[in-house]
Amino acid sequence: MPELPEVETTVRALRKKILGRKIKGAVATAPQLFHDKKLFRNIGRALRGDKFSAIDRHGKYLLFRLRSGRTMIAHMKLTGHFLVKDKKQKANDIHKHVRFRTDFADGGALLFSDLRKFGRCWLLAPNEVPEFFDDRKLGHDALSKEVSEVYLRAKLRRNRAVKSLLLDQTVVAGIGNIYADELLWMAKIHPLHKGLSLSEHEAVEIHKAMRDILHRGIKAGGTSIRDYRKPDGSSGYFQMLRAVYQRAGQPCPRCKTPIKRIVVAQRGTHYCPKCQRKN
DNA sequence: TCGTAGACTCGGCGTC
DNA sequence: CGCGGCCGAGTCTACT
Repeated sequence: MPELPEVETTVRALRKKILGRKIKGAVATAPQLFHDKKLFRNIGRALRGDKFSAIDRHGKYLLFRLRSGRTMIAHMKLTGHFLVKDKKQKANDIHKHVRFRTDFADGGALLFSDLRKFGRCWLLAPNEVPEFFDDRKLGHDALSKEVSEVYLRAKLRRNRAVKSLLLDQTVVAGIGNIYADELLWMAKIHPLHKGLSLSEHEAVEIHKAMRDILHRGIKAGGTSIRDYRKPDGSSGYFQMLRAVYQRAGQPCPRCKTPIKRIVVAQRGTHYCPKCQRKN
């Protein structure tokens, strides 16, 4: 289910568990996981003998740095998640939708489970990484220091619904449907408010709410509605803190007005019609 | 009025 | 039917 907090939670857990372990082999079972069909068949040979030396994140992308200098980039899309299995467990014991596994020489493994098979992986040479993100025009990470109040306001100055802008990964990278709704509720901004007509004060509120809600999501270990799990199999608990997402008809935590559901940018959108006034 | 960029809409992608 | 993500194709519209 990954948005920025779930990806960050995953990255932090994986750093503790898989860095420095020697890779014995790898197998992919969903051809669409790798765009490159040759790589799909040869991923075992490609990774054998290598080690993960660092794990980074940009928006919703994970970057697995390899000692060989290459980078394996992964995107979990809607239902993907990484799990680390120890040598005693069988893969099927911890998940039945494993599409890709990297086996370590010590008997453990890194598993990528993805019910809907929307996830994607790329294995890139060092010089290919910058162009990978340039091609996608990916914006700065939502929590990076580059995304200041002034910068965010400038990026939101367009004639589009602010929610649609927040979901646009070229504006700022990492925000998805849950955290967009939650941060707009926190900032008291209507999801259909045009970016162009945001006041300076409103832009500052959005910036503050964005950082606050993403940090809270990380602190909670992510949101575990449906099938998102942390790499140890446990659940995050941000769903306990949700104010509006998928709470249509339930009372707004601030004013008790029933939460409304509309569709913005083809995505279910939840807001308080009293707290979040339209322009 | 024309051309263009940007915005919007829809369908698709596997699965439960 | 819905869904946390995102892409491509096609269409519309607003501006210069």
